[in-house]
Amino acid sequence: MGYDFKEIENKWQAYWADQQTFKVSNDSEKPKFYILDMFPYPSGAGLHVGHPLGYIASDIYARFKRHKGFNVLHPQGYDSFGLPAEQYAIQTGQHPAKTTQDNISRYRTQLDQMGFSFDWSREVRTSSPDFYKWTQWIFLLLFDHYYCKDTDKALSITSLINRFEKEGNININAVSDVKTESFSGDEWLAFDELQKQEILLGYRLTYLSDTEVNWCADLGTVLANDEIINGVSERGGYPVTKKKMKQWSMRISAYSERLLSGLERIDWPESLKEMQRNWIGKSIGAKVFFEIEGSDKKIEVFTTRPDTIFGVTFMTLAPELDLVQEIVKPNQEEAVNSYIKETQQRTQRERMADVKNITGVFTGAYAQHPLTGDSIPIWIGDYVLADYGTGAVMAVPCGDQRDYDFAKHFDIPITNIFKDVSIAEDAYTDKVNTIIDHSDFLNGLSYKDAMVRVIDVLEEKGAGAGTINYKLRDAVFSRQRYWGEPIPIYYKNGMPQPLTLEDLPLNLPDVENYLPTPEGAPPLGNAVNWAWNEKERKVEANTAIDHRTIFPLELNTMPGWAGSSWYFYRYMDAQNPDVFVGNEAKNYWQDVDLYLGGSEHATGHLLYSRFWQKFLFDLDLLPVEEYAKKLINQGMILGTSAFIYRKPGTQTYVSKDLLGPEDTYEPIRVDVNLVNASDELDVEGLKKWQPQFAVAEFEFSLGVLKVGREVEKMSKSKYNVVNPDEICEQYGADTLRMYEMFLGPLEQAKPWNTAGMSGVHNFLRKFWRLFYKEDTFLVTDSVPDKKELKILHETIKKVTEDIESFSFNTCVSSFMICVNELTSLDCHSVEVLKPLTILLSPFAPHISEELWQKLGHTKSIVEVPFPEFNESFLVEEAKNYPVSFNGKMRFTLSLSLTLDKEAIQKAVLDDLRTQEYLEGKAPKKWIIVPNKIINIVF
RNA sequence: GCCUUGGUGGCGGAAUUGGUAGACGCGCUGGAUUCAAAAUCCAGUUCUUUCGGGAGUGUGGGUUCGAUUCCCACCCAAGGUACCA
Repeated sequence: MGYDFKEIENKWQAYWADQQTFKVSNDSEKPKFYILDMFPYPSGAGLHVGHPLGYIASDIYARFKRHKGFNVLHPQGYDSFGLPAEQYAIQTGQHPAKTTQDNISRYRTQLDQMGFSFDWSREVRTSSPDFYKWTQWIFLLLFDHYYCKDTDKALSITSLINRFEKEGNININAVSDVKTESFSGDEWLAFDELQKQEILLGYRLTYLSDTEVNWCADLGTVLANDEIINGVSERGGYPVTKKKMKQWSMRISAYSERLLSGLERIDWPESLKEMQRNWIGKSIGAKVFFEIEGSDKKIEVFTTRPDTIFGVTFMTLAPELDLVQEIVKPNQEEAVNSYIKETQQRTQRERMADVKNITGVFTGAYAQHPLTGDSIPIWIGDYVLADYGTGAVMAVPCGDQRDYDFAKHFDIPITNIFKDVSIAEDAYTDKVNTIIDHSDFLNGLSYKDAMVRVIDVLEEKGAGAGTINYKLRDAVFSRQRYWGEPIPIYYKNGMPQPLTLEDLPLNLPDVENYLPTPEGAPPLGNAVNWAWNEKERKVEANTAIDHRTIFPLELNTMPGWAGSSWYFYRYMDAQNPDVFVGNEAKNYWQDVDLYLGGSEHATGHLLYSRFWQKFLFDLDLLPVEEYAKKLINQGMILGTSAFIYRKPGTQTYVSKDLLGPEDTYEPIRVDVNLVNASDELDVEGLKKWQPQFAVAEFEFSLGVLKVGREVEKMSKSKYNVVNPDEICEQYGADTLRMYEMFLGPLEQAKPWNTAGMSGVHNFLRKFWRLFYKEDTFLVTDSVPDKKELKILHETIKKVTEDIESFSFNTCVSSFMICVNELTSLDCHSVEVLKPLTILLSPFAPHISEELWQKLGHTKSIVEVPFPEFNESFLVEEAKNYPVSFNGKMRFTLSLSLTLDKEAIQKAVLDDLRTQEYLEGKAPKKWIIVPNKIINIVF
């Protein structure tokens, strides 16, 4: 018979489902442990082999923790709002809810097939009204709070209004973008309702503002940078321009400092924390005001090097700044406008990536140096970004490389303000060794002293102040899409009005057409029933809008990151209809002990969710300020895309190996499932795959068409997705699970490669044969001998360490070695196989019932205690060895115990390096015997 | 460009604190078994060699008795770069 994985896996999966083995309660004597996976977006391509990598690892760890006696919460759900479902709806007219449901069903089948120990009774879906009701509620909370810098937390807008009424805004220290002058309490009371609301909007943690977006007029929609290629839309190739639009934003910047300092307290990968730190981008410096000559306007700049202020020889503004239009001199207007037009066609990423081409235009205007009074020419240049700092820089070419290059390119004078330093070739950017020169009162000072001094002087003159700047920008929260959470807001006299919790959920309306309206309004503009009856608190038809009781509802929806910013709390109490998470549940589970997911979320989801967490913590709605104690990034499993090469202007495709080095044939992606292991393309399959290939011509090499290969992210649009289904079918889930762990280190990205699958499968068959010969059950009650126990305990120790350090790949290897050794011993003892089976159970939990009976466990796998490694066993053994310098002895486990003691002693003493050490010639800390038996540490 | 990660045989990778580089698996070669095949088992497998040895962890330097490991510079690949998820 052999290892019949299908029978075994089906049987146990049915058993788990039937017994609800993995259902977990919110109330237990055991210590809690919450293991969270980043939930998948259910895409139309199905689950690919990359998804399970993290799930398998977390599942092993969850099972391990259960064996160790923890009450483990290990849930799963779906991040089910998103663009792909909407685009599919646009193409086919099918409702995204339908395709999403279909995809989820498929995902669930695939996940079950792989034998995960999720508690499905806690499943969440971000697109379900029961769930997004609470996402909308959190939006309303954000709308109803502002950030108070004095208490350093979010406070209610009501408390802000109370203070306005008493004392105006003079003493308010809050994060806001209010431009109004200060007002007194009486003045506040005199404002009309509209004015009040406008002011309050400038304080709310979610607020409306004009934001620059990529606008594609032909598609009538806003595009992500991702969807733009060479300045035109990816879909259709239409031109894209920058446009300002009223958008909801989240005041995440209010939390910059706390998001930064919170990183100190969590056990996340250092690299990821570093990414977040850089993204938040705290820099200490000063703001400086420059008067514009012949204008009452000022230019505010932020600089990290106020000490170099005497080196300023020009200023540069970001081209998209409104100020540019106000100051530009008539004779430069044409040049400036055509330059602005040019930069509007480039994405920000292109602008940042392109440092070789220095571009810019003189505005004709001059600013006045705040300390010397000199005239300083004002330029615009696209190396200055509008949304960092103030969108304007004071250019100090001697101390900043980009300013230097700009000055050289446009022949702007460069003043050297550094003592004994040449700037003939490059700017001098070193801070530490700087001595300031040619700088009036700063002469002779170091960078540090000059900073302090110059800020003092600027503050005295009212021309600037010391300040801290963060690169982190407020997060745009509006999407002109259909398939997202509706924003629970309606508009009265043009001002946004919030719904209340009782009004929620505000259900997503049905629409005929998922595209923007002909007027360019978001798809919700197509909805017939999309107006708010203020009196009756319900949705009405648009035709009923009368602007007294029935008002238009918000047409934008929320972005993908809204639901994913808090879903992990919903798992704790997924069915609760009254609150987003019940007190009992959140007090018991508190937070996530281990979070597993990809590092591609480092500056997206993982930052936004920390922001919401801190906000909800401020409101006493959540028990902790950081929701995930420990985070591990599983590396992405990359796809190996396949390319064929088209001769320019023809329909002829050429085999890869016929390409000359100079040929610039156009590479075109083809489905990897059409390519075999030798990179040969199934041409007949290709012709059927997409219609344009049916008529194509091919140039073969020795009768085959070779494809080119490239490793990149696995995605449907790159046709490089590999599904796990076939692998489960052919080899079984355990093989897939073990193989994914064996593939390489968990945290490292690696390309998918099916080649080694058979090795792992053979191992599982070998493991099965430890218990069975043909169909005869071999396991006996005989007492294990010392050798067997040694193998067992070494393996337990190694495997425990490997699992705890998430080195699953070496863990699998250890198992393989162990089983190989046991095979050679012809070992059949229950005492040895029992713990081994439990150890292996994360990978192969589906051993036959007969064995489980023999092992004395018939009820539930999860209750089997994990055997503790008996350390004294090895320690006792170690004492027998006479080789001990006055240092610590460390064993290389698998070898040391099997070798002859005298031989070891002799080998150590005979070793040349030992001799050198004893004679004092080798002063170093390490000595090792030649055959790697013992390391002796001094 | 910037931020982050990685680069070791034909391939995936191992080397836990600076100490025999290549564990384990795939692939390949030879053998046993078989009418034959599959499966299984055994042996070999970094390259090179005049069989003494020599070279070798992306490239070039450095520190060290000793470097895959630490330091500096560079090259290449992947992820992110704010509306993909």
